[in-house]
Amino acid sequence: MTSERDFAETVVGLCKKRGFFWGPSPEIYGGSSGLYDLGPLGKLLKNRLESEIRSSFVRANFWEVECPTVSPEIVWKASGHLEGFVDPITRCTKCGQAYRADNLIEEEVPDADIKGLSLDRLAEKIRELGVKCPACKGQLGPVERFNLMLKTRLGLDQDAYMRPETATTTYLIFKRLLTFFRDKLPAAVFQIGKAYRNEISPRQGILRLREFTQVEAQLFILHKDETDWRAFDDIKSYELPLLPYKIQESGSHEVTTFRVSDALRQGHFKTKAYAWCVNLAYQVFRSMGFRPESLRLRQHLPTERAHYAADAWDVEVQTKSFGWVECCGVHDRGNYDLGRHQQYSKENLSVKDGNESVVPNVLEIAFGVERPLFCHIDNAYAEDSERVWLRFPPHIAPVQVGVFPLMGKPELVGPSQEIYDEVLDSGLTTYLDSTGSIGRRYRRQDEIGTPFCVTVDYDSLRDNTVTVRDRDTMEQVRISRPELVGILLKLVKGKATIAALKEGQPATI
RNA sequence: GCGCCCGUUGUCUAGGGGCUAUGAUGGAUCCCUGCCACGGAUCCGGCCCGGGUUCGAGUCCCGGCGGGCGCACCA
Repeated sequence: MTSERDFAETVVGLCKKRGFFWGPSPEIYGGSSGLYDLGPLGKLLKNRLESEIRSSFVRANFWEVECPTVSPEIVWKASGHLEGFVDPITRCTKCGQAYRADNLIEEEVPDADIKGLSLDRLAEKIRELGVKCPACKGQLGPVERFNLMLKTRLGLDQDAYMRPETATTTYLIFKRLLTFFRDKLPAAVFQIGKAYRNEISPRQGILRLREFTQVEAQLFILHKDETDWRAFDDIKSYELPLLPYKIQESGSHEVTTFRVSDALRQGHFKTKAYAWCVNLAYQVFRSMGFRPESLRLRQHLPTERAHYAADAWDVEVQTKSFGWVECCGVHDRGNYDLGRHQQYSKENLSVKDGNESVVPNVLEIAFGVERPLFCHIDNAYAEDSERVWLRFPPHIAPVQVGVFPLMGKPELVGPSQEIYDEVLDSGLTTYLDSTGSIGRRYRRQDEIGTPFCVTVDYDSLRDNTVTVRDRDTMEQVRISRPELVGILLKLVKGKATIAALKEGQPATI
């Protein structure tokens, strides 16, 4: 545990030092917890992750939309967030300790039936059952509501809230989407954008934020299509690392690799469409560059599920800082959301299913970007006796190529500048550095995870070649200038390796 | 929100009433340097914020903000 914490501190220290993230923000005013700034490298990394996420969903036939981050109060009344996205809090009148009223009652009187009680009824219940403050046995005060949404105002007098999830704002445009999809379901849409949660006590740095970037994909689907989902056939033989709730209940946390079709047959997933979504969530995380060994899919225990959810699986990433970190939820939201918005807006949000008019169901994949971002840095961290480096997969590394003259001599700096411009033009994120010793420059790039460094030396001037160095092995290979950009692009895409390029080349560089 | 501990250059850190706040690392400029933190010169940068005690406060006290751990919370 202590070593985990030390590790987290080391990683966070590196992140602050090198410009991945800073905070809590605003630092010069002392900071406000749960708010962080992304530095240049963190923003590059986040952009790379988002672009992988985006192309994964696009490949799965999802279409991207963007909605406002603030919506008027009525939306959140309809969605249930105003009522439901709250904690009923009560305080001890003597010692001031605050408690979740419902949890407290359940704890003290396990048989009490308090599901869905109003705040006043909860307070009544506390009196009735004689529940006292567990800390000092003092009298408990009235039950108050603590809403986790950030409130704001539109114009002079319209109450509004920052969205606590992007999903709801996607549902609000369902009619428009239906037209866009030519009145045919399934319709698959996703959104990447900011969401806000007024966490009571954010902890664990960038893992629990009050403002964060959410990715939420919605599959609008008819009930009959959930069990008969054609795309399932494309992925049925894929293997997934699963931790079903039944295994967890038996006290084990052992992951079993299942073929998707076997997991379905054995009842771990209820429908083909839901299984397909769980697989998609997993593949999105693979596309971000997480290794299979550090990923698992964990099913929620029935007791931890949200009340509306028929089933819930999470994608979790293993870290050295915080153990397994929940990064993504896959939810069957049924037709709760569309049904509520139909009711509150009086708009018809149903579709034709044969002769029937039905409100479609929604399957959702939801995650924040900052968690995978941190997990990636955590997973990438490596050190040995002589250096610290980040082993990012090349395609997500913030800076992809470093370009150096062997020494800061004009005859080497000039060509380096030309190469830098050329590599930059190819779309790769590139950094030119001609100061200090060559070793120091390599180490600087190692520490921010740059996978490849190009060095211009005196042989370069003679035979028009440069060396390319591999971050992880520190090995180098000599490449002819005309081939350089093409090879770098292949290296970054993982379609070539330094080791393979070295084969058949003379040992000297 | 509660309890315990903590807050010193960009990062890591010494110092717990007394002259100009310690060291490492880093960064900048220059010299050196024909491939992995070489060396030399010069320079840059810090006591979280606000009150109080004191002749004098990184240092002691109070409050705020922030962090760690535990509790609670994480729809």
